[in-house]
Amino acid sequence: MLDQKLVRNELEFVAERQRIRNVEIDQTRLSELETQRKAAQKRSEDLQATRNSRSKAIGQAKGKGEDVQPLLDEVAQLGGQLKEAETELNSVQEELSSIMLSMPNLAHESVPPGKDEEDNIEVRKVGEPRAYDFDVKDHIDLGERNAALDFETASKITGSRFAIMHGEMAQLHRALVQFMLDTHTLEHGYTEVNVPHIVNRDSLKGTGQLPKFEEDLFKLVAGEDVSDKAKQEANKDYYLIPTAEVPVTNIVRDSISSSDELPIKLTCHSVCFRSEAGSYGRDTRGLIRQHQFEKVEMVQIVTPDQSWQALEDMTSHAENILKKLDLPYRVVILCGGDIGFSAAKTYDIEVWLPGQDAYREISSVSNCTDFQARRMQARFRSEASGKPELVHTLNGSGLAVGRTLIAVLENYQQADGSVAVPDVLVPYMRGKQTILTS
RNA sequence: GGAGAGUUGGCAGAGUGGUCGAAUGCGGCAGUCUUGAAAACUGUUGACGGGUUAAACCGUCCGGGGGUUCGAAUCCCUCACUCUCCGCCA
Repeated sequence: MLDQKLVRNELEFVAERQRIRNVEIDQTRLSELETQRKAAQKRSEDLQATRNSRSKAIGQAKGKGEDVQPLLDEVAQLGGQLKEAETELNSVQEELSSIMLSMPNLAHESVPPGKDEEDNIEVRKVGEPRAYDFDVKDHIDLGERNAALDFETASKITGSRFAIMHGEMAQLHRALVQFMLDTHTLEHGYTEVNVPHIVNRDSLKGTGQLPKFEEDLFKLVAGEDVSDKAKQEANKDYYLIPTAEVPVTNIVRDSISSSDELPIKLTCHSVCFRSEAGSYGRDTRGLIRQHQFEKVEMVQIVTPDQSWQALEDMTSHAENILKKLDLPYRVVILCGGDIGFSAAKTYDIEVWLPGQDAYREISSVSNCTDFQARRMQARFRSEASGKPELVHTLNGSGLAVGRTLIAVLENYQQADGSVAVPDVLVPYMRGKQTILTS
């Protein structure tokens, strides 16, 4: 959520900045609502002040044993007026807050304008795609051996966009997870956490998935009645996490850290669940786009002055995994039209996939500045002012495990259809140097 | 699943209808003392919104939502969570 004061006082500036994302702000409606809000709030607060002072007078009069009936008559019609004023205020504030909750973060000055991924700008390219003296296969073909990747059986068990990894494939997948976690904890200074894969509405609201992107999520229906209104008000609705960013970042929701606790650097392996609504027909084959996939996530909670450096650091941490795996990749900065809702700036890392003859996203690293922090009320006590201030939150994949698996398979494939194990993974594979040999 | 007890400021913890945003302690901050530090002592210290050059001032907040009342941390309803005991269970 943006700072209401900023939207109120610098509406033109905010609208201009949102145009970088191709988002149009209804300035007229917003300033209208703001005027109404001010008037309604004033009226309601004045009435409350009257009520408070009158009630206090009644208390005092009673204490002295005086007759309070005249005072009671005086406030007789106050209740109705107050209720009316509050109803009006509530309705204005509800509309305002729904607009505010649906408004994306302000893009950083360095974010280029643009419509979609075509307009993203390459920052650097690292490693050269290998030359192969045989016809390259994609990961689906490579995984056919020993049914190492089995999509048919998965669709029988569940449905489309699920996969079974079998034998060496499952082992390699697990090796990648261990390797990534070890690298982040031992070399990059992160602490490993393990978190719930089911979260409530408040958490999803905190990181920005709700209220706007409900259709991307899997919502759980418990055995009992979930339409219970009281339970919904208690935010008891449960959802499967679309990314570990949600539970991990929400660790600091509604809390005030002391400044020496920052930065908080956490890494987390989790399963992620996405409904992929709206992506029918895209990447329907293979592991690229699944309803369920695994990811190692990095999250940092930092003071505002550190967040832009942290974004660069986190990007390099994700890149380091690819470097160690010796996979060719490039880093792009997302343009305004492609950047996520909560992010002020995002770097995508795209790995080279010989089977697709293309670079494909394998990590996305974002600085969400104070956008999520404001929704979550995640604060730290500033040493300078002694007052609570909003933290900055960042998250990034380090990396998407399934896609990394694809990249290893396709980049390390050999003429006979087997796949060499990258050196750094050999210890995690119990010394095995080649898989899918027959 | 059953029974009971709880949820209060950064933390701990009082407070059962009327100057209670809330005692007290810890922590934090400032000062006294000290070469310096510690200890001791003194003072100060909630968040959010509105308002002001700055203050003053006004409003809201005692787990969430609703209700009773002129007035609610305090009474009622409801939901969530925590703890203890019983049952079940990986």
